[in-house]
Amino acid sequence: MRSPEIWEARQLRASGVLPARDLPMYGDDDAVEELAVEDGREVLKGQSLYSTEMSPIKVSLSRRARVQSALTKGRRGVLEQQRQVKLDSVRKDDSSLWGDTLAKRGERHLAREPMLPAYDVSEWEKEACGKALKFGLGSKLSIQEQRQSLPVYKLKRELIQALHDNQVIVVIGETGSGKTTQMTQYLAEAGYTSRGIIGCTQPRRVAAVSVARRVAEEFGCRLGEEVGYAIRFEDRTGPHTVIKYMTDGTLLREIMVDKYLSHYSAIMLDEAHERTIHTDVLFGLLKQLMKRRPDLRLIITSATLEAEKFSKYFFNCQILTIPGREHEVEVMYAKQPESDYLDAALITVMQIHMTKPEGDILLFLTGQEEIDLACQILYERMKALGKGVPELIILPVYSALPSEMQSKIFDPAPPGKRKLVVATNIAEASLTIDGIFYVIDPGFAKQNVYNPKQGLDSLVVSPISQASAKQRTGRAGRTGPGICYRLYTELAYSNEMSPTSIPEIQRINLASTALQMKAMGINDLLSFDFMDPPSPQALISAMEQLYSLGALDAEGLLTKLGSKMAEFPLDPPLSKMLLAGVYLGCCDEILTIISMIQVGNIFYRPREKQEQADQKRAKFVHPEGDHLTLLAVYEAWKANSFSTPWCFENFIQSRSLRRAQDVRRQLITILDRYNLVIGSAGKNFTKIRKAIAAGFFFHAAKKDPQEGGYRTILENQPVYIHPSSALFRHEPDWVIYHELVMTTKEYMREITVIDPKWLVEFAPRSYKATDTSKMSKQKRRERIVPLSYKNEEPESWHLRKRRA
DNA sequence: GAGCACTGC
Repeated sequence: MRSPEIWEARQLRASGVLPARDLPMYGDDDAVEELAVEDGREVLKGQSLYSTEMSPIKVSLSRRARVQSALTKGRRGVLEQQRQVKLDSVRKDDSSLWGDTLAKRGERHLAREPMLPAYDVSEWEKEACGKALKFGLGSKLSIQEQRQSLPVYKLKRELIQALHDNQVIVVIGETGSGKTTQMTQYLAEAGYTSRGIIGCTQPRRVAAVSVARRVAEEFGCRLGEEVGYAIRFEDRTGPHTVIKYMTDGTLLREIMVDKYLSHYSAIMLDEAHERTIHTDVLFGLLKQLMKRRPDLRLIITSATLEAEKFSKYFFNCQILTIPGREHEVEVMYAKQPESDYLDAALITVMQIHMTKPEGDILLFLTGQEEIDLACQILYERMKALGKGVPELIILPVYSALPSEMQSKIFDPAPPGKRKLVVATNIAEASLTIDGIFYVIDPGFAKQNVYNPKQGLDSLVVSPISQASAKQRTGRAGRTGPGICYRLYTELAYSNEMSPTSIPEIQRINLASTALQMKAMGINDLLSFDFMDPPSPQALISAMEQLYSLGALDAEGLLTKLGSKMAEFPLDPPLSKMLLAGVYLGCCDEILTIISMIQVGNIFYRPREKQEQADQKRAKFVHPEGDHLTLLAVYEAWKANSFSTPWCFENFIQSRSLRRAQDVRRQLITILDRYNLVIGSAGKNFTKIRKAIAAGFFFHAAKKDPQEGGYRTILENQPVYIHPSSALFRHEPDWVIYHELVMTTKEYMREITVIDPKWLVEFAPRSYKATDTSKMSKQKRRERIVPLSYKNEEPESWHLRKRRA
């Protein structure tokens, strides 16, 4: 974005801090003004700053200096004004994005006509949408002034000095201190870009994108020029990029290709206290790398609690603390435990709104449905109160909402009105909202819990940790003193909530991570220097899974198949299934199935129109299971030219299909890179089912005639067909499932009919057929038993031998 | 006949 700071970027380049390159410059001062005016139009046209019709004219440095001085002295006011104009047009631009969404909603309105399903937009939703548009501009400060007003600015010199003297530093700073946006720029200014680029990781995609966008604006460049970002499906960096924001998963992929990270001069692991599995693996890899690359600089940022631990791990490095901007927050606890936290939360909202003076409210809930419900109830209650009550603008935030909509929560409420943001953890973790005075924390959050023994993921609502409660509380004190209402008792806080949450690496299935590490040449996973090592059992069971898939050999070393599998951003069973698809000549279909499974939520089933939705869905049902049903949906969408209205008609989530298309494309580029053939099975569905079995054989289950339902082959665990499955009520004898979900029972989801002899064919390391010479053909098919290699020689012995 | 989704490559 064009602002006076673009000159700063140019100065940096001129002084050699940034790589020298030809810059578009304009002949005289008038042209500069013209450009700025042009600028406003450019934003509307969506054209690039550097590719206007005006041809670039190179000028000497002294000329630049003159132009700059003219700008800073005389034209500043004009430019500032024009920046406002431009911001206005950006807003308009935003609103057109928003308008897009509204247009789609309009389509939904049309869809109310007979024949087409209606997508209802509730009254409060419309209300929230309409209101958000009218919010005014944010801060009136110039970008430079804003940058200098950030708490981190006071520490600029110290930070640069510390990094000059040390290879690694830990920086403590709360969200909003400016660490994420400023520190990369300080490094650039200090000359680190002369010998490499500066990378900064974020745990979430939205954070990486929005931070990069902000920094590009401050830096005075277009996104993708000096400042860019890289996330899955999107690489907006270019040859001139010197500051690169990315997700931690992206950096992990990069380090697989180049273990020295040779084009980086500095890395900042931001929000490291979140302890994602990617960050944790990066910790270990970077710690090793520091010895080999003495020139590389590493900054770990953290919330207060974990800083000491990080420092200790990284050679007892220096800890710097960014002074907080935070104000005092009064914490109120519930006097007695609340049985219905949602109700309690809503009452609290109304109490604050009716009795407290100004100040926005932030309410944390656990999921989309709960948020929608809460918003609706509040809207009704507000309406019932009628006029004369100050207005409450209700803004729901959850990940399924388009990011443009989510960004509305940053806008300040108009004078005399109050804003209520109802969000899940995403607001806590990746977004910063100014102006919040009141935080309501029932607290709870949904967490994905993995049970390694059963290989079962379950999503449970559980109390949050004390650390995240503190973070939530902090949100109330960003612009002034605030109040945090905790809807649990003080006793519950100290007795029932753990101090910190368990790092991901100790909670989830490690097969994918183990494969990646093996592919990087790390053979001895058990003695890898993890900050918090996962249990040996978890690592061994991950390696056993990889062994049974054929990704590791009996020595625990990576096989050729394994190294190919590691190339794909997929869980090992899925990559195996994909490569089996290549081998069996049905890769085209497998690609589709994998992409559809990955994105989930394909079918739309609103409560009021369940029957209609089910009827539409029945058209796609394939008798051999859910995988082939998903394939049928995608093929039908493709046959209808990937049409969105077609999705609406058929109760299909178009967003999910488009994302599946993205995943599919990405997988194809990887297949192409390795010259793997993408063949089609045509109508030979058996091939497809075989490929699925080749990846998911350990998720095999057999009908249990005594008990009803099924039993898994490997663990003999009772499981059931999920009611949403194409095979519900069909009950074939042998099936494999994609995953188990634990709700009222243990349900298998995404199920396909198989022939049990495929298990032996594709998974000889897991299954064997018993002696069948004396049995009938029918009986023979049934006698497939798990080969319990955990207790048998020689396979288990080799794997276990490595346990030091 | 069940729902419930926080994130990443």
